[in-house]
This record gives sequence, structure tokens and C-alpha cells, in this order.
Amino acid sequence: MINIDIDTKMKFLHGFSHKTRILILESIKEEEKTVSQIVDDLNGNQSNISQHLSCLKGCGLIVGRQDGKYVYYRARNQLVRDLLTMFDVVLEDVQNDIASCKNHIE
Amino acid sequence: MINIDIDTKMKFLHGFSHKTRILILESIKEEEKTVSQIVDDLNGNQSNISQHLSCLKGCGLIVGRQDGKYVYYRARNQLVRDLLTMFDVVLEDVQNDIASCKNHIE
DNA sequence: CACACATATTCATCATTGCTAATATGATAC
DNA sequence: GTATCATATTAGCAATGATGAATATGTGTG
Repeated sequence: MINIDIDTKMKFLHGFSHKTRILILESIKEEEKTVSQIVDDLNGNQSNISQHLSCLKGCGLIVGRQDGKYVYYRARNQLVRDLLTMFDVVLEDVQNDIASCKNHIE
Repeated sequence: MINIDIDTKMKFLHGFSHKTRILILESIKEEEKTVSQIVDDLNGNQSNISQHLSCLKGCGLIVGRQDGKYVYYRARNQLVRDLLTMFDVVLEDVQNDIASCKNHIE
């Protein structure tokens, strides 16, 4: 495995650090969508969604293609989809782990 | 797969959203370490590291055990380690695209 | 007990990020 | 050309997150 620059890695991970961005990723995980479709899906603000899409693109998590006056965005590739799936897998496991610990002090 | 509450998920993902926290995770990925060892490793501030450790614990990413006056932290389980490894795998795939992006949301 | 050491917490300040409204760009159709 | 629609960008402000100094808590030792 090649060495990965930490700042590049943080830029990448930044993509996952906001609720709206996660919701966008989940919305376009399996099928590409236009910006307006995503805006509708999330009941969001056009400017706001557009900025988050720009962020996600910069992070390398999604790609866009222009088709006429529309821009379609989708998850960059299968690895990114796998990562999104893995979040759920690990989180499920962590939740069970915590739940099965009857007397954790917190 | 059970449905995962989005806010719980965001809390989980927040653990990966800061450079110091990623460096901590990498530092204790393979072997548990005391707080002071981590502070030395990262050349960090004790208060600051302690706060990030608290965050990571709250996110479910790490666990701590007290041994005498020391507290040892380690990655919660193998899945968390796998996730950290997967970041590198996916990043390797995407690295060139990210390197040219200078922006976050702006 | 007093002391030294390891870690956690508080607090005030500072820095970064996200938000919305407004505006700009770019594409298509008339 | 102009009008219209889709998307991107800018700017100022609001919200959130990170920081280090100081302090508190906890743990073993003499």
C-alpha cells in the first residue's frame, strides 16, 4: 500500500463529516440524480446542496456529468459505495457491542 | 441490516473528521497505548489529546481500560481497524482527484 | 496523611464551517 | 438575439468546533 498524505486523507474524510453530505451520498448511492432531484429528496436549499455537492466532488466521493442543462451526480465508484455500506455494518456492530455491555460507566 | 438513526451515524462519523483524531486512531490501531504515550507520539497537548480521546470514546471508536494510574486506549474492535484500513484503500484509488481540490465547502 | 503523577474537565478565546439570500454562469428553446 | 430553467458562486453572518491554561479528579507511593 502506498503512503497516504494525512492532509489529503482529511480532505477525503471531510466528505463524511456532515449530515447533509451523508444524506446526499445515500440518495445517490445506487442511482445518479440531478441537483434538483437531490434538492427535492432532501427538502434542501439549492445553494446549500450545490455547495455540499461541490465539497463531495472535491473530496473525490462523487462525480458529476453534464447532460444538457442538467448535471447528474453519482457515487464515484464501487469502493465508495462499499465504504458507505461499511459504515452501517460497523455502526450496527458498535451499537450491539455497547448494548450488550450492561454496566458500562458513563 | 437494521436501520441506523442518522444522528447516531453522524456522531459516529464525527470521530473521523479531525486530523488529531485520525492520528490517534492510527497510533492505537494495532496496540493499546496510555494517554501519555499518545501525547508523546503526536507531540500534542495533554488536555487536547484527552478531549479528542473522550470524543473518540463517545463515538464508539475506541475503548479504554484503567490500569493503575494509567488508562490504556485501543481501537474498539477489528471492524474499526478494517474501516481505517479501508479509508486508505479507497483513498489510494481516488488520491489523484482529491489532490487537485483546494476547497472544502467554499 | 502528604505528595507526585496520570488523566479528565472547565472555561474563555479563537478558528473553521455552514447557512441563506442574492447574484452569476451556462444551457436550451423560442 | 431574449427568456427561462438548472446549477454554481459569492458574501456576510450564525453556529459549531478546537485550542491551551488552569484546575479538578483519581491513583499509587512513602
